[in-house]
Amino acid sequence: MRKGVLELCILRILSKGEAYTSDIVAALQAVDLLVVEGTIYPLLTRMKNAGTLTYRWAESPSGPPRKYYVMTSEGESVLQELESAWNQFVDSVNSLSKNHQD
Amino acid sequence: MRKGVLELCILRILSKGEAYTSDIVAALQAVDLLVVEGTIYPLLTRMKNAGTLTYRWAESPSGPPRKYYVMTSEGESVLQELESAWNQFVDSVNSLSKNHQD
DNA sequence: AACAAGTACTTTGTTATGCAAAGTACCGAG
DNA sequence: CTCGGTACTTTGCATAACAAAGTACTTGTT
Repeated sequence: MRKGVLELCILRILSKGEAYTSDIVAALQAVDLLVVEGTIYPLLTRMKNAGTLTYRWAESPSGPPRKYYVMTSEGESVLQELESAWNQFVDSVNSLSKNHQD
Repeated sequence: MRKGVLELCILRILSKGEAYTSDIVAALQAVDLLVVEGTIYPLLTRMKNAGTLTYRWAESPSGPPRKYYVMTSEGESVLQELESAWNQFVDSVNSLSKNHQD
């Protein structure tokens, strides 16, 4: 039943353009989806290993360099799959609403 | 980010009337939310211990007696909370859709 | 030059959820 | 009385998300 919702969120964010971790966390927080570093860093690494996304190093105005993540073309098809899985899941749950049948 | 979606599903099903485990599993399967016994029995027990629901024993037409689960009044307020948490969660994820802002 | 502070990435351990699978128990049929 | 089916229970496992500590780079201060 597990569905990669967080993964979907990240891909949706990256579909608007590259971003580094703090950008992603900020975008999630902006819609009240609070996620902490300990969750997102390992997930980004997993997604990179899966070929869903890649990254480039970029200098920071102050501080250590950042990893800017970009979706790969493979990531785009993963995004499509997650989109439809998500929509179907939401429909399923909502179809259980009271007096939907009966 | 954890959300008790399965718990919400069960409460939605029970809000239509009492049911025993096989009824619940069947209702979930009917909307393509496949759940197995090993998942649902422990969850029902947890919910009973939490006071969200209770059960009564009832004879079976054939086989051992069944536990028919019923929502408690406490369960109804839990249902309300899960409903709004679910709706808010869906809205949050969907508000990340491409060109929603930007 | 050394050190403190801030930012960014990494790693490790814990908890909870859902799954798989084996186990226990009750009932009716032969 | 034992076999098959139904129902409930228990145990162990995999994984996701979280918490928290750790490493490292860069800038500013002394």
